[in-house]
Amino acid sequence: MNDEDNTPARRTRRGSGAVTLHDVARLAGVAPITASRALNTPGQVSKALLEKVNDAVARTGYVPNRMAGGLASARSRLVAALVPTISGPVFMETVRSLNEALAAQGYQLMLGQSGYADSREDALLDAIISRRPDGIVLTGIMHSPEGRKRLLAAGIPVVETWDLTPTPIDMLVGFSHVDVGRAVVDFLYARGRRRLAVIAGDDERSKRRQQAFQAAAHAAGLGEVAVVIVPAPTTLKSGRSALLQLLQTSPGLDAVFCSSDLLALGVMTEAQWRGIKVPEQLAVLGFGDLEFAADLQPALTSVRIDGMAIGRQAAQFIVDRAEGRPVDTRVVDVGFSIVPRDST
Amino acid sequence: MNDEDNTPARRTRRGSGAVTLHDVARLAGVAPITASRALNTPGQVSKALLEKVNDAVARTGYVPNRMAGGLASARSRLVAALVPTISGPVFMETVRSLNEALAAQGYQLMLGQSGYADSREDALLDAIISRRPDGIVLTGIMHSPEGRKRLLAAGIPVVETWDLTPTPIDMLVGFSHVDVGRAVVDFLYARGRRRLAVIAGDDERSKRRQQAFQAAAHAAGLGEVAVVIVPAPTTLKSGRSALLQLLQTSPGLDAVFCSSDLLALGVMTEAQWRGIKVPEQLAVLGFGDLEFAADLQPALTSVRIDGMAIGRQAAQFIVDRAEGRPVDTRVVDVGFSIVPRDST
DNA sequence: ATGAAAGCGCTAACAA
DNA sequence: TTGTTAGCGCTTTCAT
Repeated sequence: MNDEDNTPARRTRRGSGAVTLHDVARLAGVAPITASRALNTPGQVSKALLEKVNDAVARTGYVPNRMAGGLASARSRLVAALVPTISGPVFMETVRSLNEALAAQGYQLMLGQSGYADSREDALLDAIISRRPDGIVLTGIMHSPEGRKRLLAAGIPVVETWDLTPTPIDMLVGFSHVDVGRAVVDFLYARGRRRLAVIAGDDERSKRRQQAFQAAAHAAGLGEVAVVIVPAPTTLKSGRSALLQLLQTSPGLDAVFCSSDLLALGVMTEAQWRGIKVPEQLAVLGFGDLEFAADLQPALTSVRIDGMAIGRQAAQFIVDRAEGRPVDTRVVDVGFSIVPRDST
Repeated sequence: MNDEDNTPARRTRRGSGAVTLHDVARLAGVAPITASRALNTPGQVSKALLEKVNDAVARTGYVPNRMAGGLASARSRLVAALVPTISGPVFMETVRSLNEALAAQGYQLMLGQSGYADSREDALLDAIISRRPDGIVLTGIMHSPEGRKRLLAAGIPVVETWDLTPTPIDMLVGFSHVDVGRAVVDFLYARGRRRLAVIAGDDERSKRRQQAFQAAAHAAGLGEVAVVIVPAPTTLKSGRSALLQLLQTSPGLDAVFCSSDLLALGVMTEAQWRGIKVPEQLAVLGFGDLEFAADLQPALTSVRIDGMAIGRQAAQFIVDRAEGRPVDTRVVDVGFSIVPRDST
């Protein structure tokens, strides 16, 4: 019966039971907002106060509730990344460096798997938008008009990656797959290869490289380019069987461009098994330059993409935007390089 | 001045500007809570009302704000996964199936990278706890007392995975690394191998397998087991150089157990390069049974872990707990199997 | 440098 | 079946 207990039928709604900023503030003998400032903008607060609050935090084991903070400030410090498949090695470097760069600046990464096929993508987008992330990183370009519309409507900064397009939704960091296809033809041509083949995953970017490859080979006056399309995600196994298929349909090949290093490893494995000498009889070129490429026997020539740089730049874009820093550029082309090794 | 607007100094605080449940409710001509029910528990509202609300949602493009929902309901529908490294292939299957199982039930996955070394882990834990996830999945066991304390204090359901321990924090789904080490010795012994070696990553679980392997070999009356420890994460390259080292220090080996398939591929690559016949002269056994293992030449014998089952079970544990379903078990041993192939 | 008031967008608790 | 009220835990705005 201490005081003012004439409240009418008190509604109780106990929260999570966790320590709140209120508890910390009470223990420190200050107002909640002051405790908040001590934690978020320590420069604005007197030294003595800072100490009291930090002490109270340590004693209570307080961990802020960022759902509440995000709701109040309209800044979630959450970033979403959409990848075609979580277990594929290709984008993992990007996701890792993205995560590291974000974590270092107090942002948390959410992962969404879109699948190589664009089914169900709308539901995934809604699930992500409903968290109000401060940014969304797409591996690849968003093509579906519905998806673009939803992203635009949500007003969330978007970074498309691993590709270039003249019509990005917002920001873009990638490279030209068409240029890759061309460059690989040049590379092989310069090394005397004339009977070229491609093994490509059936995802959109691989096919773009493959088509550019064919066009460039044609332009160079080379004969028909043999093509095998394999389902994405690509595997060692599909590399093996694709080579088999090529050997049957187009004997006399002297070079194969594979749309992934795993595919290339499959080709090399099958070639070796059949007694086909790499590179003497057959040059093999991969894509992605995964860590193992350099250490294969023979070492695999591969198209190197700096996936870490892509992740870092994407993080930079989003954090800059979230912190309200002015942006000079919205598009970064990280390029690519062909790392020549023994397989060609 | 102008008129009798005696509202006391209206404080304005415009939100994100996005469509809110209020807007939807107003458009549908109902109370906000009713719109909320139409969306979350459609079974509780009349058919006509449901239609009106859905219509309003479609017309406004409303996407719920789950930060607000989570704050109000103390259920974030967010799950955090901690992995030692994002680009490692081993846990990716688990993360993928975890994500798929969670997404199917309306939960979102957050990723955190703990690193194989336990530095900075506390900060990461706080970052995660501050989001108030409905569950935390650890790949591996949480050993640091400080980490255990924080997790316990947070009161968030925890699933430790990929290992067994008599003292789990909460829930557990894994298998015995000690049993793996023993089983591999039995397997090799039964195939007539007597001069055994191990190549192990320097992470805790690999070392546990390696030690059990050594102990079992000793118990079986085999001579000294040659051991090479390589830094985690393991690579093809370290497999190659580890074999080199073994050949120099312990010639006459007839079997190598590698703590990852990538390591095993490195061993096979180096062996082939040096003209050592696998399996005739040297049996090679991997761990993880990654997709490529079966398609190598020779096909790689490997310890198969059902990483997808681990992810699914972890998701099940957490969702059951979040939905308040009774839990019968807290520990699941998914076991393992040795898949015999040509390399042994 | 510190505090009071208000409200972010939603749902639990209590009516009717 | 639908509505009213009161917060969830934090930060913005405004005042001192």
